[in-house]
Amino acid sequence: MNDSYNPNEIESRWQQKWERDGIYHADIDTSRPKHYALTMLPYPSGDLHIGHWYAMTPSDARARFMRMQGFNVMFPMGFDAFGLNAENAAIKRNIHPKKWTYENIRRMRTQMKSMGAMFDWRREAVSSDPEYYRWTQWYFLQLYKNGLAYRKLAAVDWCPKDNTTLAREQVIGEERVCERCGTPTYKKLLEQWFFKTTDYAEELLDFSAIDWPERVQTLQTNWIGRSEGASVIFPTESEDPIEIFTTRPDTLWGATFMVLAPEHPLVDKVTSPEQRQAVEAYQAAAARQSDIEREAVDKEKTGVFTGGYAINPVNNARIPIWIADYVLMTYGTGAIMAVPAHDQRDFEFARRYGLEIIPVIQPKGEALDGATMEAAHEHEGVMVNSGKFDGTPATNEKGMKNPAIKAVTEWLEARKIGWADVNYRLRDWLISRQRYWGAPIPMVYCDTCGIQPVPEEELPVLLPEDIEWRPTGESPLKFHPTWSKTTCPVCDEPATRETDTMDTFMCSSWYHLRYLSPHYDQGPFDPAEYEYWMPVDTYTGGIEHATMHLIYTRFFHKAGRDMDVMEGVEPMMQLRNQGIVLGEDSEKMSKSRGNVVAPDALVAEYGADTVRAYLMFMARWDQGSPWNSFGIGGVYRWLRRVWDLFNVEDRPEGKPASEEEIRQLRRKVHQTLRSVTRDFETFQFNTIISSLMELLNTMVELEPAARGSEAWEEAVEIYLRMMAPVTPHIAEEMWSVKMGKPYSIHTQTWPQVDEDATHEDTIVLPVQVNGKLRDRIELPPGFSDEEAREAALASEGVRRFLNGKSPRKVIVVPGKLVNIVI
RNA sequence: GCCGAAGUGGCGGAACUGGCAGACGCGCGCGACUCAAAAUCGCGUUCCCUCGGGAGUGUGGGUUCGAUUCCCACCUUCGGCACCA
Repeated sequence: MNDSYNPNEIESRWQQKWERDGIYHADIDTSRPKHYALTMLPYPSGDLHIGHWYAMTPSDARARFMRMQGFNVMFPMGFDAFGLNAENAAIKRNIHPKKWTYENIRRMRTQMKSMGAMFDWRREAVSSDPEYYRWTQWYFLQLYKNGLAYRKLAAVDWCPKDNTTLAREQVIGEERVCERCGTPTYKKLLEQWFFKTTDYAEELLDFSAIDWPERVQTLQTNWIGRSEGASVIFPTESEDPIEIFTTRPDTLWGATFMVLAPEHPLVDKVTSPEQRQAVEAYQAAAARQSDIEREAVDKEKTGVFTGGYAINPVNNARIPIWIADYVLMTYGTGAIMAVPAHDQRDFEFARRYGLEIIPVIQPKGEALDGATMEAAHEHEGVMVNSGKFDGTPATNEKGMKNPAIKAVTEWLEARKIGWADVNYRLRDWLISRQRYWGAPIPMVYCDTCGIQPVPEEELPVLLPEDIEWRPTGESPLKFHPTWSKTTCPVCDEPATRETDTMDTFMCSSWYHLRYLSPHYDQGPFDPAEYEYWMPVDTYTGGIEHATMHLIYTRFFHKAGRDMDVMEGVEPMMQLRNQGIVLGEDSEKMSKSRGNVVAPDALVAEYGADTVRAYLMFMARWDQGSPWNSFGIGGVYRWLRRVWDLFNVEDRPEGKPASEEEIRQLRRKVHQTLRSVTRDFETFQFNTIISSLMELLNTMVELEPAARGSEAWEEAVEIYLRMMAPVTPHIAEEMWSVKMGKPYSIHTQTWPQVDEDATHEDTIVLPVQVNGKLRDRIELPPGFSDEEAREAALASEGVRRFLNGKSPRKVIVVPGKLVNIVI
């Protein structure tokens, strides 16, 4: 019989059977090594996107490979279900965020099941379920009790018309207007909750315990942005001194003015009555800009004099205090000493406003003059105009390795006007959101007892469902008539609930722990499950999460460890990132562009196996690529050729295979097995598919002779096992139905490479003349360098170029090639 | 602007440690099968050319017997920039 490949029938049949038999259930089994394979959970935005398939199906193939390698593999899935989109849908379509979210989850769960992935759905966790966010809130309380959560003023983008906070994506264009109503937005200060991520900055810089891509380590290191220097106190003519951080304390004598961020709390105090109007106008203008605009180096520097003065503590010079938007409140102390001679931004600012420029680091053989210099001198030299430090060499080294910095810092410490310090670009994590669809922050405000945590036994603080969406977009929690009214847990008098909810990054910082025991109610996770499964062995997900999510979750784990809730240095041992699938037009896929590729239609047309294999084949996984709808037919053809080749039973026997042909078949099979195994280990999914295609081509060629032989039987068995992680359905069908092998192929072990079979009979060695390929010579395996040299010189291609003369040099790369220089 | 990554045939991509550039697939061309078409199968396919060869991995330079791979400068595209997740 010769039936044709019908993926839809095969796939739904096997998916049902696998689910019935629970073959992907991951349970504690101490007799086998465990492998926790985790892939980033999706946000339930509506339909499953081809990007989800691109992220998840190769991760699934990798998890299946590990399972065949003998590991007890857990591969869970869930939903990061709180977030802004649900609220946007609520406002736009008048649908409750909860309803919208859970409808999307139901649809996406069904779509995900069509992938044929080995998800253990018993472990599904949904972050917006009360049984989940109860523990998100519990974690908040632990962080609070351990001094890692605190409140302070922070700026948000604010729409005055809608009376609401806006996300960055809701602030549109250079005019920075509200996406809903077009009103110009501005930065507004609100009292908000923070986690002290900076307490862990130093430890987060240490990647020695984990196998994460160099690229992610670099991104995180730069994001944390450690710099060494000194903090210095500048007295002012008003009461309060100004604290600054500088990486160049050796240039203190050149500080000719100070600059505060426009929103710095001291601005008000130092501003003179004459300057007040100008200062306030500038503050308002700065509040209209984003930090990215303000940081831009090529932007023209602007600022306003406050009318106030500070005293340079090293030489008692009276220096003016300015405000300027290039100083950010979120970096350092929000104030700088300006040394125009040695900092380019300060230099440009000083030139523009006619401020004094005093060189204090003199480069070798050059005399800088503040009046005529054209750019700041930011490099090495010798200290000048710096009192007793004149003549101290300043090198290009950073921190205390620089003798000038070291000498000055020690002197500052002795005089108690400054101290050696380390500053980080990393900021504390702002977790307050003025939104409805998130986990409520479990805190209570009492007029008598102040800020009080909700007692743990009262968790979860449930979101009210009877909410009203005002057309303006104000947070429904704040305006709910009764929800925020409660009693103080200490004095039992009337009190008010915190109406802000938590950043959804908080939910996704510990979801890998909720998968361990999603319904456990004695804690965030069952300790026995933690003991067996943690840490995560392989974490896969998008490179776009390199800095935020992947720093938050590391912070969360380390903080949990210090609270004795979790164990170990890191939560995820190995990280691998996939790139992004763009639309066919090379633009980011989005509904508004109309370039979204729907996997459902592709699955209906080609089957899940083809879609899975094509996504692995079409690009380097870590690179991503624009979607290309033309190539998928080639992968479908591959699977059909496999089907036809392995499935034909009544093909006439040809002449029996020669020994040479058998050797050739086994060589190709085991060479392929070697490279496919290596590629699975290193996440090179695209070459797994092309290797399998190549092997198929060889097998098609040898089939008429080899069919019926032991080697052919071996080839087919190995082939199907190599395919199983990539295309689980067709592999199962061929294995347990067509070949009658024991169900299931997915519980089989990975085949072993027969190294002897991989050896070549003869070696073809390229021969170059002056680095250009001129000939190829054939040599027996194990040939010596001398043999290679002789054979190369004797070859036709070389003799033509040599013309009887002797070569200048002969380079023999053992086993690789011969290059003759003439 | 800052941080990070990537640029290879008509297209997606391959090339393991500095050693045969273009594996595998798409597309295209020719042929077989067919009344015909589709499907399938076979052969060919980097460009130029005087058929001996020459050029060629974003651009320009450098190191080397030899560079897609290492170094310097530049250009373009993509990801992130802290309230999208």
